[in-house]
Amino acid sequence: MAAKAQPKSDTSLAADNGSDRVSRIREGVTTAILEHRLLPGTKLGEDEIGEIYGASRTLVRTALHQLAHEGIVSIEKNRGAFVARPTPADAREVFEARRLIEPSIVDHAIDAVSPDWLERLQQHLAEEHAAESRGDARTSIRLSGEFHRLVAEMSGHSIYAGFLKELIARSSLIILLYRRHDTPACGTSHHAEIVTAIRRKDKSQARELMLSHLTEIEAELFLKEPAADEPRLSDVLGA
Amino acid sequence: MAAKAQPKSDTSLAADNGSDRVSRIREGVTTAILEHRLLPGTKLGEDEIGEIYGASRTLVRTALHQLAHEGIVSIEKNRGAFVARPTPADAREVFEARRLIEPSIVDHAIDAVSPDWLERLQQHLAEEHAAESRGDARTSIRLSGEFHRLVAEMSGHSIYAGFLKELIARSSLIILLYRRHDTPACGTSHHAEIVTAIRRKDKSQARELMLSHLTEIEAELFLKEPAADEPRLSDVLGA
DNA sequence: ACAGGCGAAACTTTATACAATCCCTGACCA
DNA sequence: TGGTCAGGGATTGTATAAAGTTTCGCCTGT
Repeated sequence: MAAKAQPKSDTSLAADNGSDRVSRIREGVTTAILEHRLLPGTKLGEDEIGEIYGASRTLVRTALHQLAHEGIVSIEKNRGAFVARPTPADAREVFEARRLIEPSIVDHAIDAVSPDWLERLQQHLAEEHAAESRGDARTSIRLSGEFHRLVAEMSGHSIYAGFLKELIARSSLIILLYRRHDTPACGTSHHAEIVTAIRRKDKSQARELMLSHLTEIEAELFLKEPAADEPRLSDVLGA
Repeated sequence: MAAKAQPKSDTSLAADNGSDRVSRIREGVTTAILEHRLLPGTKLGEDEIGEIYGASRTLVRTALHQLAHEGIVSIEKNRGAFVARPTPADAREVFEARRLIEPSIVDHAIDAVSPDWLERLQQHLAEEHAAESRGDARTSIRLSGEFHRLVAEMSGHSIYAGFLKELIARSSLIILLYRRHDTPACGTSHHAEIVTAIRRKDKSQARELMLSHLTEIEAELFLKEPAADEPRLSDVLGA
């Protein structure tokens, strides 16, 4: 017996279980990209990553394919995997999609609001503020995207959440490539205002704030041509 | 120099090249699902499929993982892959997402309209009509979904197109599981009306028609509990 | 007769070995 | 001096083999 009631994702999506090794690889690489430690164009060799995480190429390959499907890794046949380099056209599409989806997500989040979730949001704002205060740009940029992911999760709409996860990861690359100044990643104050609107259950204002927030981020971009870089891999991945 | 201008999907997504074998497997299974030849819950054994397509399990596995990411195949650890069985909750999410995204897609499609595209749309309508006339339900249901995919492709918005591809595949499963009567898959006349609005470049009407079309499809569903089935595999896949 | 546990078979998962492809280097030729 | 072509090295793509897990059937004991 010992019936092990496992959570189980009956739906479909291969869930993000941190349990297995391929998920660890995927999340390690994803985090590195989200924190701007892995730059667009960086070669992601199978052997190299496999050695870092102590996994065979089979598992690394699986992880890289999943990341390719999410749009943050580009796989070229017989050449290997690279951190994706979104074009300006991609950038516009990503932000248009976010402007379309995120207001709806906020709507759902407000419907699903609970003391527990408000607590988590509040805590997240604190973390963001802390990271920014101590000048930790890496963590700051990551948490900034994670805020949006958190709201999506809160909405309980798993499809929107899945789509947005892709869009956020790509946004991170886009911001890295095309941001004009070193303006703070995402205005933290905006996030706080959005949380306030959620707490008040003011849907129309929350939508409006989210929309203007995204518009402002996009406005800070200069969508022309990118620049190249090439960092070392084992330095940047803290396996 | 000798610059070889290759088409190249610089973006990211592993393109749908029908060239390699894993794509053939993926599309074969996808088509079978779209034509309702593979029913929800059907076991997709690696050996079985591999033998059908003359490929090793490695390639089958890759294809199945991709399909899992698209949400039409469910992979259970140490148990294998099955055709996904969307829940009523999933169904509502899918159609909500479609109601959100497709009107925007139609907008873009109208911006990108050209004689060439109008020709393709018209030809598609003819095919749909032909299939329905000769009572070919399988082809009919597939073409019905393909219409939406065609409009998405026409829009030139690759992100929307990618999202919608997933949503359409899932919709097919949902319709199979939850449709009330044997009403025609998607009213063909609706599609024709939408094309007319596109031809006239009437955005607001095109959006409205698309929205009501989707609403009507969803209204024909009975979102309660599913039924089981179990077909044979090699009969249904015409590799 | 029924419940429980042991065991074998089938499947997925992971690892390793082989084959194909591409890129880079270096030499040769115009 | 610049360009082209061939060879070597490296890396990915594919297949096969070993390992681990689950499931199902059967047998035994009560």
